[in-house]
Amino acid sequence: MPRSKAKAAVKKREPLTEPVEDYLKAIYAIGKGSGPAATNEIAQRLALAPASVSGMVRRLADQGLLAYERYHGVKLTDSGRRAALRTLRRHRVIEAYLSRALGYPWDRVHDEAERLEHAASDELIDRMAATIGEPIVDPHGAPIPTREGAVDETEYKSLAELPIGATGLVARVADEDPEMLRYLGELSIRPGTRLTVKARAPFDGPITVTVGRQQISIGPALAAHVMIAPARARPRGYR
Amino acid sequence: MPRSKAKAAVKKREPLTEPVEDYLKAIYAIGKGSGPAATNEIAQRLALAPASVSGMVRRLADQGLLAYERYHGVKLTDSGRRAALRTLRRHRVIEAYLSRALGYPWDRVHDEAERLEHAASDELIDRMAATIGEPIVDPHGAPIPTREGAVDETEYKSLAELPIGATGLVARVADEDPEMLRYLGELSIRPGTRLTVKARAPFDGPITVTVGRQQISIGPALAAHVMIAPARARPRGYR
DNA sequence: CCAAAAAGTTAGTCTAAACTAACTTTTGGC
DNA sequence: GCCAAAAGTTAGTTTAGACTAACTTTTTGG
Repeated sequence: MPRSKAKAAVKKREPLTEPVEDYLKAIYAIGKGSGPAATNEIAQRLALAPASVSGMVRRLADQGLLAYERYHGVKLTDSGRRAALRTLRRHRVIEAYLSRALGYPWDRVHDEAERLEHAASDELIDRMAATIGEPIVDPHGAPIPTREGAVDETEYKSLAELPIGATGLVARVADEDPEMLRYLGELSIRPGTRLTVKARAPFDGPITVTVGRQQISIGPALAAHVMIAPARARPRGYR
Repeated sequence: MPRSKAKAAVKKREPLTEPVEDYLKAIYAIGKGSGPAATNEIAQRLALAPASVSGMVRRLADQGLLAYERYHGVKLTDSGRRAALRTLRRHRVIEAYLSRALGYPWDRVHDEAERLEHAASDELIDRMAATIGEPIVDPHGAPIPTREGAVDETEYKSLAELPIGATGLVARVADEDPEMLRYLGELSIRPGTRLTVKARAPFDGPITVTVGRQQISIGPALAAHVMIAPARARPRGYR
């Protein structure tokens, strides 16, 4: 049986296509690195039909990037996770670079990075990172995986869960919606901002916080995306 | 006949795919902007089979980007030329940026730009250009089209055509081969270098030039890619 | 000026990645 | 513990862009 098509269990280093990188990133995000991801949720994140996901997921499992059990969702294999983290590093280094070196506002870095992450070489990513001083978080406070694939997995509480009287530093904004980011920017809520919870209206009502000497009121949906590090602990460095 | 497939004569602004941008760039390069391009030559530049080019060229003509006459090659239409120049601007701005802002050596900017040019937004290109001071040539001396699509079309003589005794400045190196660029770099031959032709061996033999107080000998094939501006006229600015 | 070479085209396949429609499996509420 | 809803899958199409093989048109050199 010479030159068979070679079952391809762990094919050797063919570069991943753009859609494949997007799937892996989505699965990583859903499972927080290790958990399982449901077909429908992948489909929703990528704005695809569930049937398309079933198809792709099978191919990725054949390539050894996913562990797949029909009707029960997928998990990343080690090799899949490595690939996902590589893309995530690219994405976040690019975001940080756009922001620090090219003056991009934080609400516009995501979309640009989304396209560039597939085209940039490892050399470019490394040069960008070096040029801005090896950043460890992106402009939204998300941790940048190292070249070796290590990520800070610290989990923060959201502003929505903070008790009255608590003071903390904004560690991260867990959403990329430009409208939301622009609004938070106007309120001076961004990584590094110190704030104190003054009041919480009942029935899931608005949360009142002080930022500097300003007092502002934030809806719970928004607050859920603002991740807070306890005041003394101080979150990972940004600039 | 409601909702017909719409002959699509001049379809409205769907963004061009990566292969389409590559075809237009190749056709522009072959025809120097306005001349005709032969199917085989396009195929060779893009490393594709001629049959693939026939197919694509027909689609591009349908979209109004090319004027195509079967068996007689293609020309860019105005809209095709505009698209080609837009891609060319992106490519060269990226090259210049990689070189000046990120310390890329000139032999490695081309390949990186080749991929990034399809992914970068207009905003990114403009920010890059602004950050390095609106460059007008790339690291090889090639002119960067303006945002409006104007290009400097000055034609230079190659070093291979220069008479003995002539002095000039290197305006441009008309090749992207990394090996060649690295070799020229070692000889200090790059845009801006002043040199003087001292001798030319007969029968297409090597050309002897002085660069600074060094004397070097260059084969005619290489010399043909080194484009020279007459000493006094001085070529377009590089850094 | 005409025949062989060169250039170009058509026809038919292939692949990745999407889709819709129809079917199957799992889950969760009573 | 059953059955409807939710979740997931299969089957069959579609699209862009590539390919090879076979054919046609143009060019060129004797």
